[in-house]
Amino acid sequence: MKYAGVRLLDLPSSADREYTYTVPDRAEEGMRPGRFVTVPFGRGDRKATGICVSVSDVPPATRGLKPVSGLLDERVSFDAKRLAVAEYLRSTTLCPFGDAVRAMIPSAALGETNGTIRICSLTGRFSPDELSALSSGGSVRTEDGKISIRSEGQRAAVAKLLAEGGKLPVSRLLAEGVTAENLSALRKKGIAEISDEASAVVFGKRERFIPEDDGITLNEEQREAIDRLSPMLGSGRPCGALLEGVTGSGKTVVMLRLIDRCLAAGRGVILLIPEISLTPQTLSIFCARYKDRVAVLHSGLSGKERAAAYLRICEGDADLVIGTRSAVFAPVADLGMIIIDEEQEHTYKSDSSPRYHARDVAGFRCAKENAFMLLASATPSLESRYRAAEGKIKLVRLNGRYGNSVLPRVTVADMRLESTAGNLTPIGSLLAGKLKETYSRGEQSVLFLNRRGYNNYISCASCGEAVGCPQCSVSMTYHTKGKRYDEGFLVCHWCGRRMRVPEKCPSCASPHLIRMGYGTQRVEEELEKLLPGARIMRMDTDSTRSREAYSDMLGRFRRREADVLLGTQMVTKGHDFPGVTLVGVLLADASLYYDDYRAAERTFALLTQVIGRAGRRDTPGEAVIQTNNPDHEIIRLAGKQDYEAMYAKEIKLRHALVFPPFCDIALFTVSSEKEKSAVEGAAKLTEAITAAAKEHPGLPFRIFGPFEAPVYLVGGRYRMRTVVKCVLNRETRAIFAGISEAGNGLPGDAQLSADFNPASL
DNA sequence: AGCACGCCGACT
DNA sequence: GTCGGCGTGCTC
Repeated sequence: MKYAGVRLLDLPSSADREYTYTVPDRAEEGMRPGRFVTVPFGRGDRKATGICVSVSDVPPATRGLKPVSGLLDERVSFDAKRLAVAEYLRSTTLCPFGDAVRAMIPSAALGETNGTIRICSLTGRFSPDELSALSSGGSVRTEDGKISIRSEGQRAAVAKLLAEGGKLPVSRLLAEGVTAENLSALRKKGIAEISDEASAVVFGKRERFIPEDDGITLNEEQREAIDRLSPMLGSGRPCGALLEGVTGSGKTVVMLRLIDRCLAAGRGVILLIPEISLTPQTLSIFCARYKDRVAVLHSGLSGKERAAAYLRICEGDADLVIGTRSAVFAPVADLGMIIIDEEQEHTYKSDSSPRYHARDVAGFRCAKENAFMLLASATPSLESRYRAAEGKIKLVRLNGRYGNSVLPRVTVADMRLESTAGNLTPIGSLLAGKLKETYSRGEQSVLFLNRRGYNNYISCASCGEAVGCPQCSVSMTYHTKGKRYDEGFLVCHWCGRRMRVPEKCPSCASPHLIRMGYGTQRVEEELEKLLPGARIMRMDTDSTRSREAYSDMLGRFRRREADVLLGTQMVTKGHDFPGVTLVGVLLADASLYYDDYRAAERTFALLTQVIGRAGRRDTPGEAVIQTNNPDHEIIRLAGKQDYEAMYAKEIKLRHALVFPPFCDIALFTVSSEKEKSAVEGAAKLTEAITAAAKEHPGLPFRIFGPFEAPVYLVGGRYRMRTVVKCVLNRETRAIFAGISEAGNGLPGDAQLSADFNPASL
């Protein structure tokens, strides 16, 4: 008789250990570490999915073992390296083993979701209140008129979806008497969406890649970069490099050549990009060159599509994987290189369990597989740039702009001179003038404002309080509906809650509520006044709900179907708009005063990126940075696009104040619906950490807190934090693991979560 | 996390 | 007298 050690996929850390099962004869041949299995678990012997981690002939001491009930698709089994990655994730993020495995494989690839089950879900376009009104015969006003539901089947579907948290398998709705016609009607009205069937996948045989001439002539700098990087690629040893180069310096070409070489040598490549929807152009370049050997992995795929792409990689049919964060786990067989583009982007850090950073995972995988890790960016993270300075990874720079284009001419506009008391002007006179000129010349402009909505918040003239979200401790933002400025509503950007503007101040009952500040909606209105007749395109999460809407807008702007593109962060990412000669930044200092040690670095990166949008070809571009703080050095340096000076200044500061990369940060959060439990739990936790620090006087620990999280209340839960500056290694992680385990005994319903080197503080 | 067992209140 | 609330404790 054989025995299998199994880790289950859906267990909380309190039950997360290896369970031993007997292996029935029919399963003996297929059982090996890395094989996915189904097993009976718990009193009710409910069916659970797990992964075998060990096989043995020796009967364990435990009696009453249950038998493994089934083996899952052999093609998706983990090899030893992938099991090691799962263990790496578990031990470095303190997540349950099963969470680590789940992050590495699409659940549809385990055959867990029946291929015929499609999911119907609410779109989020309407608030729960509006939806329940609709389902009980009422009507709701939208941008394009009034909508209501007459059919009983449609109403039943909305009511069921509401009751079940917004998502249901289509089959359940059909079983309840809702017809397919009902659902497609709801889709048309924008109330529900139905996940799509996957397109068929044809498996082919992979042949060695023979690079074709793409007709691109490299400049000397690019040739030299490739000459310095390629030896690392073929070295057969783990190694890494940082490719630093401003927008338009030709990083993509260098990447293409390195990918050519890696594929030609018969080894696979993973290319990580920050957010797939943000770079449709980049994507098309790669798909055109590498065609059907490319697998694209991103959040917009349906379960089936994701599983199909995953299987193509498992079977070696695709050997170039392009994708967002989780693509770092792609099962590429002989991995030769992982490229992380825009490596400083915080989207590479996962914000739910397991809280890993794709860059760290890439480092681990490259070390295991003797592969080459290439980090690329115009504005590298201080951490990576410091590693290069220390010589741990190689630094390669591209300085020149591609072709003949030059950096834009940058002017910093002092907004303090523009705004008379209380009367904020979103667009100052200098920028207004340049916008008019640009428009009259028939050229395009991009405006960046990192704030959506119409007015920033609603404030009471009597007591000064801003109207806040009842579930979260932040003020709510005023959004308009269509073109009706006075018919807006309040939105919480943290939990999504929508509500009508109250008649009276919630805290003092005064009726004098004033709209303050401005966001993209308000600026859109200003622009219409400033440039009568101009075609203005607003791009933010409110106007680009779907992926299609997003790439559609980008395409239209590129084709010059609009004169001004106004938007949030999304307008700053690497799109090439040849017609743009003017870039404006409103509120450049807005992100400078977050109480996060990375605020300066982030602001610099953001400004540099957006300035880079202007004048990429032979037309010289121009940028206007509006700020209330024109003397701030970060803004000055961003204007000069001087990354190295910013790095030198910031790294000195980090060193002096002891911040990463000179230490690691462990962030512990205790949350509870009851304020008392959160506060007491956090105190208890902090005590435990303090005691552990005393027990290990040799390890550097600096403990801060507990204090309230910057947004104390989110979704009805109070959140207390403790921050520990330390050096993360096997020993300190083990200490934290012990504390987390003890953290299961926190008072009431308090929950403890740990985040190592969080994306923001 | 599920799921069963268990020990107290409002219904046919 | 039963149905059912969710507290507590375990899962090979």
